[in-house]
Amino acid sequence: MTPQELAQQIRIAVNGAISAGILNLEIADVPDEIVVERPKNLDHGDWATNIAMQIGKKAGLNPRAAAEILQPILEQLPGVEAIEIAGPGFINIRLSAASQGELARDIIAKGASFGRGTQLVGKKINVEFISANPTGPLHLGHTRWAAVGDAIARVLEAEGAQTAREFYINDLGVQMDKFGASVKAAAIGETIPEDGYHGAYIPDLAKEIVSASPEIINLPEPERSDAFRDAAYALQLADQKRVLENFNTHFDVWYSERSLHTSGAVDRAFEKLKSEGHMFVEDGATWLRTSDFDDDKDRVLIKADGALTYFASDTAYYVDKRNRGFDLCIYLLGADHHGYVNRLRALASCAGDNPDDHLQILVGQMVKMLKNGEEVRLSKRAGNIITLEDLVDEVGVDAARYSLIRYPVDSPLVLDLDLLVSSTNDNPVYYVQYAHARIASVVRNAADLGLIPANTADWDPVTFNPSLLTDEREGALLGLLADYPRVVASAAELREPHRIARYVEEVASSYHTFYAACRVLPQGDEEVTELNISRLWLCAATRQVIANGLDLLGVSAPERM
RNA sequence: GCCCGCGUAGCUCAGUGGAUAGAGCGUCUGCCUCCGGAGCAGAAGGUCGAAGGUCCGAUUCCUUCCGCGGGCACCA
Repeated sequence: MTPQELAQQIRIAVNGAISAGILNLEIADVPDEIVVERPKNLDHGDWATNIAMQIGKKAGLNPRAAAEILQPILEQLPGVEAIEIAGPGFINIRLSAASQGELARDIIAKGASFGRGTQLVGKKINVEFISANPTGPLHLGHTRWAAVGDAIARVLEAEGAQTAREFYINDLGVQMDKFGASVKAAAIGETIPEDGYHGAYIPDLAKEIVSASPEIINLPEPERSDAFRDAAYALQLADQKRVLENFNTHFDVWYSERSLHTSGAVDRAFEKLKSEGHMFVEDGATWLRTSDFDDDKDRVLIKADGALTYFASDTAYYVDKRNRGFDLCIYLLGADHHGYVNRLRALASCAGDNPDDHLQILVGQMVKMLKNGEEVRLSKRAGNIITLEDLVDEVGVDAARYSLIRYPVDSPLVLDLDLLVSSTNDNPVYYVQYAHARIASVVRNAADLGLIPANTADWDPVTFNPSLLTDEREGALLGLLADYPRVVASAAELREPHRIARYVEEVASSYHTFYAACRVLPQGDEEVTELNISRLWLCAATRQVIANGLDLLGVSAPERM
């Protein structure tokens, strides 16, 4: 029995008590969501609900009295072994081993789909992240968004959403020109401009461009500068794509800022804004009256000299996303861009949307890196950046992704490179993966001994007897597994994939505890019992949940390590 | 000055109003002739930055203050 099923049963019981006049309440007074949670202390029971405390006041009862009214009704529920009232009015529920253990069968039947939900079915969601300038390698900060953004999309998909992962390429403007000028300078042996890019990759790019097309050197200006800029851009973008694919982060859409201008998207957006009545001209410039909607000041779209601002691109881009049919546009921004939040929301309003419905901006804090106990200062200009690729080379894709997803993005993250690199065993990802590999090994051994087929799809349900799983550690593990769908749902709702990581660590821990205490396979020439087989079902169910959880993080679940 | 985020064990961090505030690392003590010891069991370690407020109940929500980080362009 899952907590959702239990909550449903409780609702029926409460409504029944109201209809029967035992509780002096209206059906409408029952909360929309009945909370059924794992108590922190499992001595309290398998599940707990605070429903009595929620309805007590409205029913004119103290919470304990309300709980006492519900107790005999809940005790009659199928699969419920005991109901206890505790503390201020908690109702603690203990399930029978058989009822609780049924879950293992359910998990194995559902396989990879166990834990998936439906709260976002029919929703089309655009998840935009990283969106780095194509003027250099992706660095540590980008890496956090790469891991987290992809995991958010995975979690949304697990709840039924149709998503697009999107990378907005800032391929227009002075940064691109500076980048091109830097590469050109390196190619023709001039000093790179002070305000240019000074990373070691610049001369490499120059060399690659010149050797691919030597005649570029002899082009007249300004064609030569443009040619260097565009060639360097193409190489750098290709490099970013390659690195991200290696990082297990696949973008569905690479959206060029330039294309907004050539495709007419800007014009369409301006039409829209004009029709909504928020554009105006002043001092020779064209403005958007974002201050109508909580922005500090109005923003320029077209400068007095006729050039479009970056904000004009932002505006066109948002309107274009909505035109492409996305119900919700999620932006992942670094803390250094949090000043954009109000103006993005305001522009959504100017475009006639309610930003609370169609726009969500997640602001993530910075990543710091410690090396030898000292903070590594990151500067792309100085060229001492830690790149996404460096990190992956050092610790591998799984450990890198996991370490970055494990923490909520709204808190600053300090990664100790020495710890991550030198003693990778301390990384929790190995703890979780180890549990998975360990279970895989047990199941392999069981199959080798002829206890059970190698593939769980071939397991005969008759061989599973959940009523034998009476050890407290078995109960603890089963209860935790039952909680998985709820964890996925809340990770999706809150856009917080780190919850999956934390949960999966708990599962691994609970499994190791079970494993140390409960012998799964028969020893020596002991006879094979129903208990051996039933525990194998529990093992396989645990393996499935760990694999499903790791998959939502884009981390592999190895059969062997 | 204004705006956003953060402040929890020595360190790095969980904990979207509930019961005795948790985990990893580090320190200390036990546990492999048997399914993977990359593991398990246990000990020590806390004024949840401070003060008010709301609530049956606050680490969590609100206000003020202190500390840290980031941001406030007709730049991109």
